[in-house]
Order: sequence, then structure tokens, then C-alpha cells
Amino acid sequence: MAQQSLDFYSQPPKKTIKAEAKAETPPTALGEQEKKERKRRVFPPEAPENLPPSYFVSASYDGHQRKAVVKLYEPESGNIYFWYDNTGHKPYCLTNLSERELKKIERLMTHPGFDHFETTVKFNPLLDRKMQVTKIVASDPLAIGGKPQGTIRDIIPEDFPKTSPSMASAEEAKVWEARIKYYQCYIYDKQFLPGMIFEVKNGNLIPTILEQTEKIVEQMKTIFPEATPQELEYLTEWARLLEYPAPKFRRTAIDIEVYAPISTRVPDPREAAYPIICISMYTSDNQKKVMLLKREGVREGNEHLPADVKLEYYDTEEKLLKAVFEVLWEYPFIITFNGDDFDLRYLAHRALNLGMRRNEIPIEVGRRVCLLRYGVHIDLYKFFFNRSIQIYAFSNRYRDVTLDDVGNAIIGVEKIKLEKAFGDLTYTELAKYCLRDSEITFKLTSAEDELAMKLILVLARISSMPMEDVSRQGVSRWIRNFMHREHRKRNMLIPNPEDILAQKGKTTTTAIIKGKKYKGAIVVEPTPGVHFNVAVMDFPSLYPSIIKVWNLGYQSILCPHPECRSNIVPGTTHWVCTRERALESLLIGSLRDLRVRWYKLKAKDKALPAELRSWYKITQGALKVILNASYGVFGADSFDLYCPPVAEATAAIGRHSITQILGRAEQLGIQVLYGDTDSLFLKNPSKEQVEELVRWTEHELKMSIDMEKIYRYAVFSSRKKNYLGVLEDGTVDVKGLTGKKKHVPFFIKNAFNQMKERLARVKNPADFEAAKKDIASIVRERYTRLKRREWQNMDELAFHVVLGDDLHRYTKTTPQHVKAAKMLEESGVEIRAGDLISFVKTVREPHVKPVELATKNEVDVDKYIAYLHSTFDQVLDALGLSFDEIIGLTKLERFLG
DNA sequence: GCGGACTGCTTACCT
DNA sequence: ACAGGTAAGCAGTCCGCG
Repeated sequence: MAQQSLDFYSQPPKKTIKAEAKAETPPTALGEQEKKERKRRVFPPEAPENLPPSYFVSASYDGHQRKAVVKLYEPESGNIYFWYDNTGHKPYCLTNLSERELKKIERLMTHPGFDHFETTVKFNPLLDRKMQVTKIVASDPLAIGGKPQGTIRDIIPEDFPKTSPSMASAEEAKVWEARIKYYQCYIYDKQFLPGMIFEVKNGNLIPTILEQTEKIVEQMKTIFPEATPQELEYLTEWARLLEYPAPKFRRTAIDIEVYAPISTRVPDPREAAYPIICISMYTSDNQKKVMLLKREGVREGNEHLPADVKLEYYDTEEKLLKAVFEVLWEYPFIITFNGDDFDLRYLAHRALNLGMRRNEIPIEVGRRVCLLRYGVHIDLYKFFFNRSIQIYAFSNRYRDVTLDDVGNAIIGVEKIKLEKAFGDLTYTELAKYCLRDSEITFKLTSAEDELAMKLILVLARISSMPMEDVSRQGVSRWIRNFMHREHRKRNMLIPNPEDILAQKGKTTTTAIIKGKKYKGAIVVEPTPGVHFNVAVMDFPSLYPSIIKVWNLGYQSILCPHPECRSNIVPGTTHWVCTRERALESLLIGSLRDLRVRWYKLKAKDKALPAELRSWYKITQGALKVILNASYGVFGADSFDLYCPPVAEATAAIGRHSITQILGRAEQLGIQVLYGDTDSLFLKNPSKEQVEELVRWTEHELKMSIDMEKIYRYAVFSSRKKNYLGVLEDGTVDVKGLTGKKKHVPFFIKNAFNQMKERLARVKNPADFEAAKKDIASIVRERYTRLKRREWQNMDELAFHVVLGDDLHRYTKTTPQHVKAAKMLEESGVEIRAGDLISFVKTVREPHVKPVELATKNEVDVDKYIAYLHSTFDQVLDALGLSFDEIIGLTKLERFLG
């Protein structure tokens, strides 16, 4: 099926070569074009009356048919089918005005998009009571909102007092739920769950029920025997979303290369002024293909590509584009790395520049995204850029969000390093380079049992979002959307942010950091030195547990009931509702329980088949991402349910919990070496002491506490968030020390890693003496090499600092990496926010130079020695070593400086 | 005019 | 567009100093 359309262009290349890319479409091609047009008219394929089980992967609004449309992925055929709403669902928003009042608003009644009113009752969680609202139904989502002016959501508050001077209602006019995207509104109302399996039966979209999976879902009752019926409802709902199986994703990665005359500048995809000379693809059905544009004077190249790589030559750019467009009409999932801002955008604009018609182009170009008219486009750059994904799903394994760095870290494949400009490459060199990029992009989605694809699927299910959206947006959108879904499911009015804030916007604690809204977590002062047998205990998912146990949420904090006012959060003046459970408390609490008591265990269960275990591993990872952010969003003013007292209360209860347990540990005679937020480091505690602490915490604080790990020994300095711990198996945990930070020059990092390896081999206090000597010689060796200027190349000495902002926005100070970046810019390199700047420290003003421009003899060796000094000091003083003594500086020399 | 004490800015990290 | 807390280095400012 894929081949049929592709093979048309797989003919051997014609030998006549036209270098000019803008050649007109030859008249002979018109017949073919017409044939294609006809094919396009029945395309994309509408779902048949009956469609076998298929995955709900995306939803959008079809402006022509004025209907919601769902993209269904049928994994057997590997095709996408479109299912159009057949229920007559329409866009709407809600208002407190009555139909009678609304009818007086002229601009509303004459609005072309206005359809009709419906009066209905909703539960208002802020007021804790039911209220009558009017649904204003429209024929087009743009009539409600989404345009700068003249939309229904703006008209009502603008015109109501004017058109109704009699003030029939004393309240001000309010509009709710007018900013929800239409397709999301549709998903919530229909209770369609994206990522789940559906069938089309007699034209209707019906969820597929898998008996086997439902049996597991039913088990929740026995796994959580203490859960209330209400809690069980949430546990079951989540479990169903997380237990249903994932499909194989038929997909292809794509990468394009553009011929640009100035090699330091990335060509502007909006102009698309230069020809596309190479396109590669790497597919899940194991096809590797490179399509090249024939150009004058370009050689074939001597080396050859692997036998399974298909090379195709095109004599015009149009033919090349048409060939890649066939692929975009064909594959259900298209994977790119930065396709939103480059590859797909360039392809679309280039095609328009070459005179192709819009309906021939399978790309929908948006302001910030590029979507596909047929399949689902996943831009991995956006996905891997997501901080939560970077930190929690990939444990900070990649530092720099580039294809090279991510590829290297996740799958161990690097980009091909080019020594020549694109224009000077042979066809095979270009093909190899381009194919490597597609290969990395594809493998990023296939690594670890298709982790990335499945993660996106699970997150789509949790958040009720299309796969395209969930892969591009941040964790606060994911959380917001499942909150919205649950509001709609329970007939709750979704409050406006300004109303939450007006009632519950004040915080009562003072932050330690200037400019922050409230006080955060406690860090226990560490006890400096080397300590053997250190037990690390922690509260698993502390903040989500607090949200569950203390019933926190925007509706429960500072609730309107007088009898709840005595239920005070320790350390604050806030009270919490005792009458009704908050939605957040139930949703986040049940997710936490599922992760800790089901998915984490299943992920490690060797009795399960490997495939299933891997799915559980991915699922628990997705839950971790959500849970880790579930407290922070309440303190983020960008979050739709922003409620600072909820965040403040959560942190306050966290402080209360750790302070209580600290006191209990002291009573039990346990020495606490350190602690941070939700953890305690105990020096050589007895089994009984630990058991008592666990029992007491569960009884008194109603929270679980775990023995997370035991360090054979741990090294603390007096610095908080800075330590090193060695596990029984020799693994070394390094936290916060300079030697592990990504900006540190490799020359110093390397010495630090040598020390780490040496420390891993220390088993008992006696071993330390020999280790100390070895560590001293590691330091001494680095010191003398610096003094003698013995380093391999300048890269070893480079600091690597991310440019947080565009250069001209540094107005207050000019940090070193900014100075270096400015020098680079002057040498003609394009510099943007987010770039990693590599520089070395030099003797002469301004004491920095980009590593590319620096030479050996201008390096400020003493600065590097000072850096080596401070990096090692963090560990040395705990070991009873002194940097100065190691390098043999006498006291007098030190005194003289 | 210069250096030390200080504050603020910036980045990277921890939980 | 998740939060606050901590470390570190450097830039910039203020003040004293005949």
C-alpha cells in the first residue's frame, strides 16, 4: 500500500539535469496531476459505517463541515480514518444572565454565529451550591472566542449594563468556559477519551471494551480496600485509562536539507528562498530512503551507502516535493525534530513558492505548529524540550536539546560531523548526513520499547488531549485539561481564574527568596564529614499525599462554611473544608496511590511478561511526571486553576510533616545527618528505630514513609543540596556538586570523575587512607598539567553556559557567557536565546573568549586552578584534605598569595 | 583612582 | 509558562581613603 504511491517516483532518475529549480510544471505532467486531484477528493478517508477497533489519536474542528472530526488510527491496516460528529454537538459558553436579559443584547442576538439559548443548572464549586446558567450555543467556535474582538464572550460583559440600564440583575454579567478549545469541549462533553480504543458501528463512535483489561480494572477494589466508594470511582477511572493496551505506531521520521549560500545562517522557513536538496526518511517498516535533487556539478561520491538504503534522484524540486508529500499523505505518524519550525514549514512554503496549490500540500501551517491533513505530526524537539519530560522521564540524561545531544544520550547515536558546506558535499555524503538525522529521530521514538510514543499516548489519555497537543504542551496544560474533563463530567461549572483569585488569592507566609509568593520547603543543615551506613528515608510523593490527606483544592481551601474555619493548616491562617472532598484531592490522590501501590510494583514484577512490565514502567513514569508538577501548578499564575493558598498550604504541611518526624527521630535517639523537603538521612539507625519511625508517621501523620536506600557511606560538607553517597553496589550518587554541573570544563570534570571512581571502591573507614592519597595525586596531576599548560585541546577548558535570553535583553549586567556570545556574533555567527555558549577564561580584558576563537597561550591558568580548587573543596574538607597542602603550597606561600 | 564589602543578576542544581 | 531553596561566580555600586 505504501509502495504503490511511492513507486511512481522510484523510477531511475532521468539523466537530463536542470539546475534551475523553478522550472514550470511540464505540460505532460498535467494528466497525472489531474489523476492525483481526483484521488485527493476522496481523501482523507472517512471512516466506513463499521470500523474495527481503532485508536482515538486526535480531534479537531472541520470548518467546512462545521463539525468536530476525530482521527482514528486503525493499527491492523496502519491507516488513519476520519470520523465526523453525527450528534449535532455545537460550540457554546455559559453565562449567569437569563435568556430574558440576554435577548436585550442586540449585538448578541444579531451575531451571525449565534444559534440559540438553553437554560440549565450547574454546580458552582466556589459558592458550593447549584445555580442556574444559560448556555449560549453558537454555530461556529470562532463566534464564542478566538478572535480579537466582536466575539460573544466579549460582547456580553461589554454590552450588558448598557442594554439593560434597569439592572434587572444586581450581579455583573459573567461568561464561563468560553476559552476552551472547541475540540476539547467536544471531547469532554462526549466523554470520548483520546488514546483509547473505539469502533465505528453503524456510523456511531463506540468505545471498545476489552474484557481482559476490565478484569484488571475491577481489581482496584481489592488493591485499595480502605478506599471510600468515591475514591474507588476515581481509582477505577484512572486504571481503565492506564491499563488498556497500546498499538504499534506505523510511522516515519523525516528530515530535509536546504541549500543555503551562507552556511552560518539557518534558512528562513517562511521565505523558503533556497532549494530543498535532500530529504531522508526512516520508517517503522524498516525502509531507509534518501531523495536527492539533481544539481549541476555535484559528484556521486566514492563511498557507498548500506545496501538497504534506497537512493532516489529527482531532476526537479517539484518532483522531489511531490514525492515527499505522497509520504505525508500516507503515514499515520510523522516524526520530526523541529518540524514545526523548520522541516514541515519549509516544505509547505517552498511548495507554495514553486506554484503548488494549497490542496496539494498535506501540511497545515499554523503560527507555531505545523500539522498534517492526514496523519499526526510529532515534533520531538518540542517533546524533549519539555522540562518535565527532560527531568523526570529521561532523568536529565540529555542536557542540551539538540538532535546530537539527545541522540547521544538516549540511543548513543550522534549526528555526522560535517567539515564542508552542504554545497561542497557529494550526493552520497549529503545522503548519509541527512539519513543519519532521520535515523536518530526515528530511533528516539523506538528506544526502550517505543517509550516516547507510548508516553505521548499515556499522557494523551490522562489529559484527554490529542497526541499532537500533548506532545507540544507543558505539564500545566495536561493537568488543566484533566481537571476540565472532570468538571464537565460532574456537571461542575469551571470557574474563571479571576474569581478564584478574588476569593482565594492571598498568601500568609513569607518566602525566603525575594520575590517569591510564599514559603517553601525546609532543608536540614547537614552534618559535615564522612558517615558510614546512612539510611535515606522519604515520603513517597509527599506533596500529592498531602493534597490527598488534607483534602486540598481550590474549592476546599478557605471554603464558605463556618464550621470548617477551625480546621486550620499548621503554620498558616488557611482553613480546609470538612464537608466535601475537593476534585484535585481526589484526582491527584488517586493517581498517587495508583503509582505508589500498583504501577511502581508492577513495573518491577518479574512474574509479568517483559512487554507488559515495560508498559507499566512507562505508565509509572508518566504518572511521576504529572504528580511531580501537581503541587507547583497551583502556585503558577499561568495555570487556569491558580490558587496560591493551595500551594502555600501544601508546602506548609510539608514543613510541618518533616519537622514532626525530625522531633520524633530525636526522641528515638537517631542522629539525623541531613534532610531536604521530603527526605531524612539517618546515621546508622537500628531496625527497631526505623520501624518505630514508620509506625509513628503512619499513625500520627497519616502518611507513608519509606526506606529509600542505604548508603555504604555519605560525604557531606556544610553546604545544603551538596553531597555524595556511595551505595552498597558501588554506585555513586552525586548531588549538586560543581563537578557534575554541565557548564564545568571537561578538564575539571574529568578529574572529578576520577575521584568519584576512586571513592566508589572505598568499603570501610580503613580504606579511606589509601583513597585519600590517590585523590590527592589526581588533584596534583591536574594542577601541574594546568601550570605547564598541558591540555589536549581548547575544548577541554571550555565552560558551557546556556544563553537564557536574546543578547540585547541583557541590560542589567553582562555575564561572561554573554560577552563571549557577543564576540561570536561579531564574527558572524547567529546567536539566539537557548544557545549553549562555550568559552574559555583568558588573561586579558574582558577575560573571556569563545572557545572557537581562543588560543592556548592566552588562557588564564590561575583562574582554572581557582576553579579546580573550589570544585574539589566541596569534597576535600569532609575528607580532611586541603587543596593547598595537596599542591604543596607552604603556609608562607599561601599567606603571600 | 582603587580595593573591599556589599547587593543583584544569572545559571545550574535539589526536592 | 509547575513551585521554592541553595550554591557559585561575576558585575556593578557604594564607601572610605589625606
